[in-house]
Amino acid sequence: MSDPIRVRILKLLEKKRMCVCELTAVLKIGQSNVSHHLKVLKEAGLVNDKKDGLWIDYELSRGEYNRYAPEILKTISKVLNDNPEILEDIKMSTKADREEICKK
Amino acid sequence: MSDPIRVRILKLLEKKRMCVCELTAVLKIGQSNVSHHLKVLKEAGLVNDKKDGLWIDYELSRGEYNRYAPEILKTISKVLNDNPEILEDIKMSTKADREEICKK
DNA sequence: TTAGTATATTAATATATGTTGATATATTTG
DNA sequence: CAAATATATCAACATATATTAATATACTAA
Repeated sequence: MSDPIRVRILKLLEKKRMCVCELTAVLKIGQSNVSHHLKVLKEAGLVNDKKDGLWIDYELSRGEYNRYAPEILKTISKVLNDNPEILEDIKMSTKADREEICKK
Repeated sequence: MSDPIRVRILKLLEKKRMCVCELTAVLKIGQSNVSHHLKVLKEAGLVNDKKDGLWIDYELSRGEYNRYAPEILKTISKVLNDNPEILEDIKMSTKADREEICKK
């Protein structure tokens, strides 16, 4: 949570679960970088992953591995909701169609 | 908030306002290190300082400079309350008498 | 004013963290 | 099985951050 990209990821996952290639497209950073931040968030018990065929969806955790996760995520949800960058990310993510984005 | 020492400081300030030399004694780290972390917390709008003669007391902010501070600090207050290191810090801080600690 | 104390600042260094590009591992489809 | 796609991992590098010791500043009291 101490990294801006991780905050952006959490704010996106608030809206819906997303796979790595969707996040890569929305955040406009390298895929390995996205994977790295997702790993950090997963190790912190703030997100879970879930296989869906070739895709791996990430979603907010409900505290299975970190008892403080619900409290922390609730705070995240109350914060930055009028931040331009966050708003832009969310706009992008609602437009973005996984079928189109992912697949070269 | 992404640093363990800063979390320890916030948990201590939850209980009472403290000056730099008290914090230095309780945390058992160098005074310049304490000052540095307090500066980070102050710039983040999570703590305020207040002169008391030669001492400078630090206390939790009430959101004067960061509108999210109350929300964030509320979360901090709900977290780590049974953590051994935090408990030990608080024990030390209640024992510690400023008049004794500070002054060589 | 001088001496002593508390705190902040600085510069040097050490350590941790983020980023990138290349490669490896799965999974699906033909 | 081979080809294509999604994701993870790794190594190299860049950048940021924490730590320490030394020094500067500010306040207090004699």
